[in-house]
Amino acid sequence: MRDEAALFAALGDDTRLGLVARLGEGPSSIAGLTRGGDLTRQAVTKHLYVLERAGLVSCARLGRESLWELRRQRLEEARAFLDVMSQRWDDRLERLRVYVEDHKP
Amino acid sequence: MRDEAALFAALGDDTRLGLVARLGEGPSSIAGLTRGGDLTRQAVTKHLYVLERAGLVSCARLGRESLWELRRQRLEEARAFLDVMSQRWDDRLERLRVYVEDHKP
DNA sequence: TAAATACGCAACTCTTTGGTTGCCTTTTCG
DNA sequence: CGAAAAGGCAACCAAAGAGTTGCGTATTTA
Repeated sequence: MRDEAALFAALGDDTRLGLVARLGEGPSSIAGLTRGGDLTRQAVTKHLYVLERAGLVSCARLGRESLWELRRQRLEEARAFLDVMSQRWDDRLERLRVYVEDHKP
Repeated sequence: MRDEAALFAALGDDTRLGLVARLGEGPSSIAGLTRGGDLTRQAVTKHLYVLERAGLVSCARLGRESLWELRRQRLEEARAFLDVMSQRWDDRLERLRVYVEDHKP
């Protein structure tokens, strides 16, 4: 899977998007992220691993708990990709011209 | 599924991301999108429906072919979401301060 | 030291999903 | 008109994913 797709796939889940949002407030442990929600600790852990594989979060063990934090750089990369796609779509008239050109009889 | 998650989920697939990229160059028919790739027409169709449900593309029937095009607005929404997440993560020191504050003995 | 807390690992279930094949309708064009 | 091109619909399959339970290991803390 290409890099950006993995990134978006990691973000494309309610639970994980919620975790990203919570980690956006600051680092947290697994137990901390589990509290309040209606998920199992293991479910949360799995989602964190998915986010980690996508490069969106990182983990540091601190005593008996592991602190997870968001990696801002990766979010920027996703944003940059959307920028390119969006800009390419910028000039609608130009696109239309090209399209009509290509379909001339 | 919340709106943004569906958006990212739609983008979180190699094939679909490829389709988005190709549609970024301009509108295209299903047969056009199928040509060149190694996918079945039906596979392409299914992916287009996924993108459509996410609001990323729209379709207009033209004669015997259906022209699909990218919806720029939706890309912007995804980008805006990432902006918020990223900005929230902006001040690392402030976050650290809050975290230490919360964990005071 | 013993209980409680935080976490890792593994097996299992159930649903989603990416992809296929087969067949049928509509439109274009020689 | 008749063949070919574009596409819709439905059934089917294999793999991935989300979530759970159960059990074992470290680390605090009373």
